[in-house]
Amino acid sequence: MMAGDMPVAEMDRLGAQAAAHPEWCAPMLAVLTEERFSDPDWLFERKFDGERVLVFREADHLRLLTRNRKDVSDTYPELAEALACQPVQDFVADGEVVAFDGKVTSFACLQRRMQIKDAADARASGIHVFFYLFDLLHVSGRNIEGLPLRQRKNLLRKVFRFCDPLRYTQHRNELGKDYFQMACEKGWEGIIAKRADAPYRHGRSRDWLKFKCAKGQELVICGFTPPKGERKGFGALLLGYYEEGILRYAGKVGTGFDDAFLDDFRKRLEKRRRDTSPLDPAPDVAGAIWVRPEFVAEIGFTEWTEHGKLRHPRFLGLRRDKAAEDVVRERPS
DNA sequence: TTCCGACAGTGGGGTCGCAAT
DNA sequence: ATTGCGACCCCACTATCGGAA
Repeated sequence: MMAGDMPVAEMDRLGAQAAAHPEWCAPMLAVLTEERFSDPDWLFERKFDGERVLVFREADHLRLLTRNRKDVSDTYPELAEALACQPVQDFVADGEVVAFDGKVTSFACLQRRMQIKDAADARASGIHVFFYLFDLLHVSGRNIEGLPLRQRKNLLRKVFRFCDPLRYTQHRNELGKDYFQMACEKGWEGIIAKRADAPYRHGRSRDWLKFKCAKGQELVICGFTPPKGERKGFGALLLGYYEEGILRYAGKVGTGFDDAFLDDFRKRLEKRRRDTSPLDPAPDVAGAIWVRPEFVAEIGFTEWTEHGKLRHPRFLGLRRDKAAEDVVRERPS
């Protein structure tokens, strides 16, 4: 995915800097971390569960681009329109497009909108989206990426007229721990900690950190898929939980293992092979190999999907202190 | 020396569109 | 007509390497 995907004329219209450095529009990305801190040198923003979008405007030419530089101007025509009638004629800004389900941003809602490529279809979809802007990279012909984040956010707030569907991303100073706790209580995905005096850096940087609200539970290992390519041991573990004595499918987990565990645990699984699925109903998983449901795994994830599977699952470890029969789906009260 | 950023590779759920069956 | 697959979104994680700290 290089500049070659985009016509030269298109690149030119995105500005001289884009033409000179095709990667320059890669968004700044946060690093996931386990520490939670309060610090006067940092500010803290809500973490949105949506689609990352950068907007480039030069007079009449306006483009909305995703993280992978896909043009989504026709997917979000109402956002393009709102940005096109801003008094400031020339800017590059960064933000997140979100859809709401009640008070919480819903990626599932947004997904139905995200795929639409025709502006008229998008407007008719009935799925309302908002664009939470949180950074300003260029304004009026000036590259301001080197300015401290606080100054960029100040300029962003002053230069734009914010009214729906455009929203300024508020932040809280210093009190990261408090804000994080509040975020989790409200059911948000987490918060982003940003070093307040840091410049905008393209790509991943520790000047931005993700504090994600922990979600996890034990699940029963019911089988596995074979490894692909250079992968050792197994591909993914097939997980389940008990519901009134019946083992229900909860999806797969395929990350969080190192090579030694992949090799070693495959051997232990082999000793427990059985021909039929312990899950009821048996999920349709290509190449699945079933085992007696004896192992319990601790799994971290972001949420249960509408289809009853884990979203963003990762393996955290085996649990020896919990009987498989005691594993049930934990539901928020 | 240690740490960090960048890359490649493997894995997840979900949606859509198109090609193969 | 159905199925499978890749291309997109959202991700987590491991392994490796080279250069910065």
